[in-house]
This record gives sequence, structure tokens and C-alpha cells, in this order.
Amino acid sequence: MPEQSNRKQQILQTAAHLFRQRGYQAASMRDIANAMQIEAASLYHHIKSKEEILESICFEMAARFITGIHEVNDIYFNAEEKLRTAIRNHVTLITQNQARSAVFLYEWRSLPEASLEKFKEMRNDYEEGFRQIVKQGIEEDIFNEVETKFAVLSILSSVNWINEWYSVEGKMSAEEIAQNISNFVMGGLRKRMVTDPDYKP
Amino acid sequence: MPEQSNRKQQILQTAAHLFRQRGYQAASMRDIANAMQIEAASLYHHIKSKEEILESICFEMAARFITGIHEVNDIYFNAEEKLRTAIRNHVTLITQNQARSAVFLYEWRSLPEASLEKFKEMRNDYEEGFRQIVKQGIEEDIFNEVETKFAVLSILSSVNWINEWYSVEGKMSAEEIAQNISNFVMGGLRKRMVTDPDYKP
DNA sequence: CATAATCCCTAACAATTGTTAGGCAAATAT
DNA sequence: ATATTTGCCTAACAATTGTTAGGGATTATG
Repeated sequence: MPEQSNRKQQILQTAAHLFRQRGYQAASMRDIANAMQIEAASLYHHIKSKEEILESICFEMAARFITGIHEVNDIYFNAEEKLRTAIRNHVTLITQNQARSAVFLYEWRSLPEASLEKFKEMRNDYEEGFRQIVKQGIEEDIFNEVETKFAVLSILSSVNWINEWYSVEGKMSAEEIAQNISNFVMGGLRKRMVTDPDYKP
Repeated sequence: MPEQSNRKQQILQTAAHLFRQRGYQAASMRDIANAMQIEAASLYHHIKSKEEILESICFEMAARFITGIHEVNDIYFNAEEKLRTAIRNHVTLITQNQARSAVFLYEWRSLPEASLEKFKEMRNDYEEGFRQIVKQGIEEDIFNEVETKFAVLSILSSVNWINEWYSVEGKMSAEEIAQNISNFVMGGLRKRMVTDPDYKP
């Protein structure tokens, strides 16, 4: 009795692509079914409703993001290293699950009110993980004094933008992107100056 | 014979709020009409179609953003000052037209294919304005060597995120926000170090 | 006052939406 | 071999969608 059939995951994947492409509201059940070469009614043997699809995707991704940031906050010590690792995790998660990430990032607004609240809590959990890192950096006197919440939102928005233009065939690898963003962000935070652009911590 | 009746602007404003709140697809003509205490059919004496509403909002805002960046690129000389002014213009435009800006930023995906292409061109124009500034900064040896396109997208995503959390009643003014973001971004770009967090250019 | 324009209404349309009911066929388990 | 589960089908539903037709007021213009 597997928790999730293989077929359900196929539906989630197909739906994620369509939700990303056209938005949750604009992508119909018939669109999803059509992409799977199936009739719309057949979907309902694997899922309860369209909203359940959205919820599954959003909460699964939220859980993965949160797991990542918790691991970072538990293991690494130095704030800069923590931040760089957290960003790398984030970029990796996005580039390796572009469709589902897009849904997590932009389509959660369509969640039913019941789940919406819980989702926002989880997203706040994730942001809180970053806020802790920035605070730690300030306490360690490595980062400039900044409005923590403000800095975190700036960082996350930068990282999330990847989803708009990253493509697997592009010339930048996920690793390179993560490093670029990290450098950029660290420039905005770190106290010590870096004149050498090739500087690596 | 005014190009745009007053009533049409009211429709655009109401629609913008609903498009922002629920998304373009989810907000129906009856929702818009209802918010105006009017019947849905009555809207069609002022606008041609729902898509025309979206187009009006998107292109009007695009024009305003572009005007802003062109003015900056024509008048100011120093790259840092240009960038700070461009960011301030952007923040001002967003905070003073939050609903319409949200539509411009996030709902343009629903534009019909015909307008979509032109819209993307305009958005690219706007980004190109920022790219010029960053390039100028590198040439002037004020900015670090960075992937220009990359830096610009990072900057814009940071600035655009404002729309998610800015509220008129909040404690930060548009001016303060612009300064905060500018400082943060400049930290990531500028060659010279700033140890004093209260530093002003 | 007459004429035109502006603004909104009711009623209805065709299409599309998410979803359910009930059934057929193949694979799996007993 | 029988029973059960799994996966998909056709057909249809009620609701909602954007939009049009045609008409009745109220306001501005001559």
C-alpha cells in the first residue's frame, strides 16, 4: 500500500509544468489529462480534486526547502558559509525541480483558504532560517548592520528570479549560478572589502 | 472626445486591484462589475474586452517605467547616481501604483500572443536601460566586473519584491526603501568599501 | 424643446469549467 | 478459476465564463 502511486506523481509533474506555463487557474483538468493522453475524468481515480494537486505540489516543495535550511542551520558554523550553502541548496532545488518550484513560488496564491494559512507559516519558517543566518552574521560582526527581514527578502527574491531565466541548456551550471548570486549578495552584506573579483572565501 | 473616459480609468483601477488579488484569470468580469456596483454587461460600453483591460494596464505601466529609465540615462552622469535614481524611480512607481504595478509585473503572462511579443520588447527596453548603467559603472571602474545581465536581473528582482510586502501604513517610506535597496545593491557592485553603514554618497 | 450622447439595465448565448456516476477491461491476488 | 483491485472510458451535470443584443433612463448639447 504505497502512500503515493507512481501515476499520481506523473500527474503532479504534468500539472506542475502546465501550472507554470499557464498559471493554475488557466490550466484546466482537461489540459492536464490531454498532456497525459488520458480523459479528464480518469484523473480523479488518482487525485481528489484540482486543488489537491496544487496542495500536494506546494507542500511537498515547502517541506524540501525547509529541510534544506534546517540542515544548514544545524551543521555549519560560520555565517558566511551558512549563507552560501543555503543559497546553493536553494538554487539546486530550483534548477532540479523547475516546474514544481515555480508552482511553489508563484501559484500558492490559489491555495484554498484552509491550506493557505498553513502554507504561509511554512514559508515563514523558511525565511526565518535565513533571518537567523543574517542575524548570526551581524552578531559575528561579519555582516553589515542591515534590516534583517529586508535583507532576507532581497536575497530570496534574487535567488527566486532564477526560475524565470534558467534553462538546462544554458551555459551556467547551477553551481556557477549559486556562486554568482552568493558573491553578489555577500558584497551587499560583508564588512570586509573584496577588491579581487576572483576572491573566494 | 477624450481618448480615455474617466469611467474607463475607474474600470482599469478596479480591475487592477482584482487582478492583483486573485490573478487575471481568476478575476471575472462580473467580479469587476460587482466591485463597481454595476452589471457585467455595462463594462462593455467602456472597454472592448477583458483582454483590452489587461493590455491597457500592462502597456501604460511599461511606458511609465521606460520613460523613467530613459530620463535617468539622459540626465545624470555618474553611474552610481544613475543607479540610485533609477531604483528610486522604480520604487516610487511601484509604491504609488501598487495594483497596476503588480499587474505589470506578474499578470502580463496572460496577454494575448499578439501583444505579448511587443510587451516583452518593452520590458527588455527597460532592462536594457539598467544594463547600460551597470556597464557604464564597470567602464568607470566604479563597479566590480559582473555579469551585467545577471546583475540587472538580481537588482530588479530585489526591487520588484517590494510589491509583495509594501503597505502604505508600513513604517518605511518609499524613499527609505529605495535608499535601503540602493545601499544593498551598491554593496554588491561598488569597488570601494563602505564601513560606515550611515554612509551617503 | 428637441437631439444626441452617455451610462446602465435585463436577458440570453455558447463555451468551458471541475466533478460525478456507472461501466468495461486488464492485471493482480486469493 | 474466482474475486478484487487498478486504470481508464463515455456521458452528463451544474456552475461560471466572456460577450452580445436591444432597450430604457439620465445627462449634456444644439
